[in-house]
Amino acid sequence: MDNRAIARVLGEIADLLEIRGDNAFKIRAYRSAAETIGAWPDPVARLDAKQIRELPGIGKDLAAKIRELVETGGCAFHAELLQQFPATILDVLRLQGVGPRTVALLYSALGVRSLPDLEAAAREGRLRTLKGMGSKKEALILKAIQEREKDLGRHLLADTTRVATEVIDYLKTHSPGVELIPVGSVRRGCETCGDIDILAVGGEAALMDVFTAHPQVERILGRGDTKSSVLLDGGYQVDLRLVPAASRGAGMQYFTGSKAHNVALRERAVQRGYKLNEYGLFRIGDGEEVAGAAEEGIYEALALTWVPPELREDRGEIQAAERAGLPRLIAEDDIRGDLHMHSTATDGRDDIESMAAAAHRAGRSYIAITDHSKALAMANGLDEERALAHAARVRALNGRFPGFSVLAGIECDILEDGRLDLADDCLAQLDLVIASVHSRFNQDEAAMTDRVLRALENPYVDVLGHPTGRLLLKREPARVHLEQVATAAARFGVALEINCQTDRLDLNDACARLAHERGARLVISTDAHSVNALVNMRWGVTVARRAWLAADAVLNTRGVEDLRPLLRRHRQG
DNA sequence: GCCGTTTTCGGCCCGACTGTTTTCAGTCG
Repeated sequence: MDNRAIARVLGEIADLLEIRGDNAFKIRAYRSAAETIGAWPDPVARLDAKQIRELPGIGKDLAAKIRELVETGGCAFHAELLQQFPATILDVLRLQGVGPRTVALLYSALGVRSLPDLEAAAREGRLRTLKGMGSKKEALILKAIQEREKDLGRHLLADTTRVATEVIDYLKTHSPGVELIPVGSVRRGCETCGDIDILAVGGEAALMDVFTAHPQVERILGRGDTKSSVLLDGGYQVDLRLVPAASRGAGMQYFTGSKAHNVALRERAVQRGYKLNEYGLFRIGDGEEVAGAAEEGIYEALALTWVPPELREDRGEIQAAERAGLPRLIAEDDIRGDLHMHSTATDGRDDIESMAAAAHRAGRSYIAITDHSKALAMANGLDEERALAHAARVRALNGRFPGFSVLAGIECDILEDGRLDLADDCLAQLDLVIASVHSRFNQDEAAMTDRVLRALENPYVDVLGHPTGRLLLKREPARVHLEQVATAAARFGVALEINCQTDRLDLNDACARLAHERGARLVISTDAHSVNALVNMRWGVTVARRAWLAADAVLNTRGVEDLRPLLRRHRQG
């Protein structure tokens, strides 16, 4: 049983206890243990009970349950809770705006056991008969169900990439010698993916037996000699396709997509007297193969430079490739520093020294510690006095690691009216200020845009953090007029953030590209709340690549001495 | 549930918003 599976069971116990109305702190203990284990870098299954107890927030009882999970694959307490409530009720709990009290009420009063039950009850107007519910709440729940359906089956890029890697590793173990390549939306780096496409080059049809026998297969959707599809635990659909070695490049090109890019490319092939499919590029007439073994050869034969997968969306990349005008895209190696992270001073899990040491080990040459400001009370946000005392401790880390600098910053809340949460004379004494919206996401576009623009006017704001506030598969972006914001940011010299949290990726690719075109500078920041989250830099870089950005469009590709004069607070005039 | 102790119980981040009420419960972050 891997860490993620253990974490899922502990999380479900927490959810079920919450529906049952159990002690809130007990629930928190389960949830915190789930988070700890879900993020733990080494397999907890290898630890004995005593070692498990040394993990933070895990004591005698939880350690015993974890051992039970590892040894038996199940947990009696979890099973007992599932006797009281059906597992499908957890889907209801995960709806936006529906919490444990509502779930308990729906279950006891209306016998709602699943999402379909709830939808039927809402459509029949039965919800409004319950205490504390009215027609608005009923409509809200129906909307939440619809929004959920829209996202059903989609997963975050970080999750699909992990599953794709796991499946590929499994196939390699059982069929060494076959080349396996992730293609489709995973290869293009799309922020969410509906399925996982894997290309097997030069394998035998027997590989499909190995594939469909994967231990986590929940259902086989299709089984053929060159194409099979399965549904894995957790709702991941995986497609495996076989092509002969001679068609390696054509297969990669065809299955990477996107559909729109491929349509445009095939049209171009036809115009030039060729036919393009997953087996190769062929001359119309004599059918002779012109290219197919390598992707580069196909693009070259069509008089194009090779197009990086992240750009294959038919958003102008073919025209640019025709004139050899594609940008040299930023890569993770270009990143020198990380300008957004939290510590135990507010809602981070690791202290400032651990964060600095880990970033140094990861090869960064500088970081900024940017804890929350006081408006975020639930995160123990800093007031002016604490912010400055914290800054002094942060700065004291300079000199501790060779060739490594630590900036003292803050992630300051943008209040409802656009004022900042901390006084100017405090912000002036810091090295870097990120301004972010964390509340009142539902303002209309005029109010939200004015709010952000007003914040940008503050002379001490260097970066606008997660500019739209969206949460992938969960919360729509705030209604902010991004073009106006980008234009103002360019004028004031404020950088816009590409936030690397796997469920944020905010700005997204299209917005980051627009911001760059409007002259705004960008930063790519992890917003790490723990040492483990520092690796998320790669996802932000993927977004930047999909936004057509070269390294020089991103401030934190510069060394710290070159960065400082580019921060808004140090700009002349 | 965990944790830490002035060692075995008592504390464990809480404010804002929404929809429902007419003083509050539930949800979210």
